[in-house]
Amino acid sequence: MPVARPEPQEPRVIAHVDMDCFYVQVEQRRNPALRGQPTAVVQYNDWKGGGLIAVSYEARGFGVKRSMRGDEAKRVCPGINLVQVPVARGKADLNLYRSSGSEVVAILASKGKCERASIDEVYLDLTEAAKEMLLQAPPDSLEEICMEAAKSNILGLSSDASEKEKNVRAWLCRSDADYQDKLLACGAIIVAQLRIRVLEETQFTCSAGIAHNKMLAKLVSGMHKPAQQTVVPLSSIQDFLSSLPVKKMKQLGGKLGSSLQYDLGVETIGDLLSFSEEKLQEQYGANTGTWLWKIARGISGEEVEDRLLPKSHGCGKTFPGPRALKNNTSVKGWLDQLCEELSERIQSDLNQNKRIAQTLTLHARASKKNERDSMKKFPSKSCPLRYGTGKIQEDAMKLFESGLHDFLESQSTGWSITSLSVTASKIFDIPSGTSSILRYIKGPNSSAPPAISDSSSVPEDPSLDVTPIHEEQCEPSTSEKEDNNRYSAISTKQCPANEEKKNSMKSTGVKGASSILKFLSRDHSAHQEKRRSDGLICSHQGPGSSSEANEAERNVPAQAAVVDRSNSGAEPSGSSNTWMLNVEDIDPAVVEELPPEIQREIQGWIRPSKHPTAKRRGSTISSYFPPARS
DNA sequence: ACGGTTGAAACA
DNA sequence: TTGTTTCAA
Repeated sequence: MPVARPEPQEPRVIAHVDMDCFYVQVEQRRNPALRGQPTAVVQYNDWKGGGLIAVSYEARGFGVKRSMRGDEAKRVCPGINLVQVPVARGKADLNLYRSSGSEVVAILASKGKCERASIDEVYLDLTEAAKEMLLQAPPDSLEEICMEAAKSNILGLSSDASEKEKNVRAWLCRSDADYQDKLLACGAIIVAQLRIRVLEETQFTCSAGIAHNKMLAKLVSGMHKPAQQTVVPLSSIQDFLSSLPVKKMKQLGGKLGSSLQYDLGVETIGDLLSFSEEKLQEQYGANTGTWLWKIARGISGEEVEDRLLPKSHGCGKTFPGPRALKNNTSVKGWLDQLCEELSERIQSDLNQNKRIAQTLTLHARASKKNERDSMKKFPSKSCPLRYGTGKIQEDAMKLFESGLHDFLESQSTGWSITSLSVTASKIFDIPSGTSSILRYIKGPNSSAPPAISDSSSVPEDPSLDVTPIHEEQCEPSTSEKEDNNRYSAISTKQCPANEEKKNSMKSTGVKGASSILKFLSRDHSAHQEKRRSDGLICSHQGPGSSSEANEAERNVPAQAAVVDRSNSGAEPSGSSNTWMLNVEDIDPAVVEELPPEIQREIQGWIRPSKHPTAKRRGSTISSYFPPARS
């Protein structure tokens, strides 16, 4: 439930930016004929015309609502354009909207701390930018305020029809205002400029709220839509909140809000003021009680997080009614589809953002037939995430079977699955330059050329369990053939082997980066066709950050990865090499023969895994690399 | 036995 | 920690 955060004593300038019926705008940009038309985006349309997930303002004028069916929307608004969400692998594919959202984030992140709150919303902390403006170019000269800023809605400002814009200008440059309101005025101007940039560069309109905290900014961002912004001056807060229905407040739209109404008779946020903090704590616990007490007073200490990317990736699908899945085969089929998409998405995240996900989770909804109606829920299950589509599919199926086992409690006749989803979470940045093994591979000279060359070099071993990953930016999927070509491009020429410890490897034919990675991995003869996309990895770093004392025990990723960024300065984008190795595939016997420094690093990658591990081959260096013939 | 598909977060 | 639950859009 909600938790109160300590309130920063410094006044902040926070904005919440919300795209107007975003999916519709994305489709309108793709097909400009839809502009200005009543339009809605639906996903699927077999059943009752599909479900609406976004509705244009024109269509809203006809009474079309989200949560209507396509058929119903057509009845209410016969002229409506219904655009379908793209379908891939039998499921709705939202990647187009994700990437469109990223375009917006990239622009909005330019003026201060930026938090991606959802696919189409961000929070901005503009405090510094606003202070700067107040010092350098305060908005006290009337005409320099841009048109868009002058169209702001100022909460509590008398909105005399024709005089409105003039009043707003006056408010924005008031010289007798509170310092805090002056900051807000600067924030409003900055946000107006940002919104214009978004429109110019993406063709998307958005609305925004500007206030002293996230809660207030969020509350008003949608107050005047579309394509408008709203400011909450200090003096307007109490009046605004006092009449605000509790359900409008974020976090109070559900059960907690209902409880406030039915148990305490609280209809508006103002009504909350008559309850002491102690009383609220008694009702809802210390955390939620304090939170309620504070929000009633417009206090919210939540910080804007500096995060432009999502914290997890999920793929799911529901199988309603007659479409429910009733046997293992159909579950496997759908799970494979979901895992394919998930794999693609985390691979993109790795290549584009140098991030690696550590946990795979499976969720399902199921009903048991025949059994006396057990309301029991299908348990979610998770395990360390291994890169590679095949591995993810394999693991997801195991998680499903485990969940099903628990769900059925060993006695059952029939079951049916009404929803499936797989999620990749615990995503961490891959740090650069910290890997001793990379230095080892590349030699002491850090400016040495990368150990991976272009496709002109001869494939060393098609079954190699090493995957240098290159992906064009924004290229969501690549064909199998392309992959094969790309992944074979590993050079063995580059490793300067000038240290004594390397001699044993040298003498057994281990010369280059790919060889060392191969060298680390066991079982590289198996699963030839699957291994292609399996990962290699080198280098460590888990969540806890390196300064933690007992970091090796926890906080260690199931997968370690290393990015060789040595050539990323020269290449404009996405060209750095990412190598991955499933940690469980590292052969301990081989590790023993490496220098202690490297051994320590590799130990840091390893953590207990729930996965059944393939049987270890009794292995030595020479069993992998027979002495080079000459 | 459905607005579906995502996502974040707190809690046990 | 994993798994559950709530909330939101």
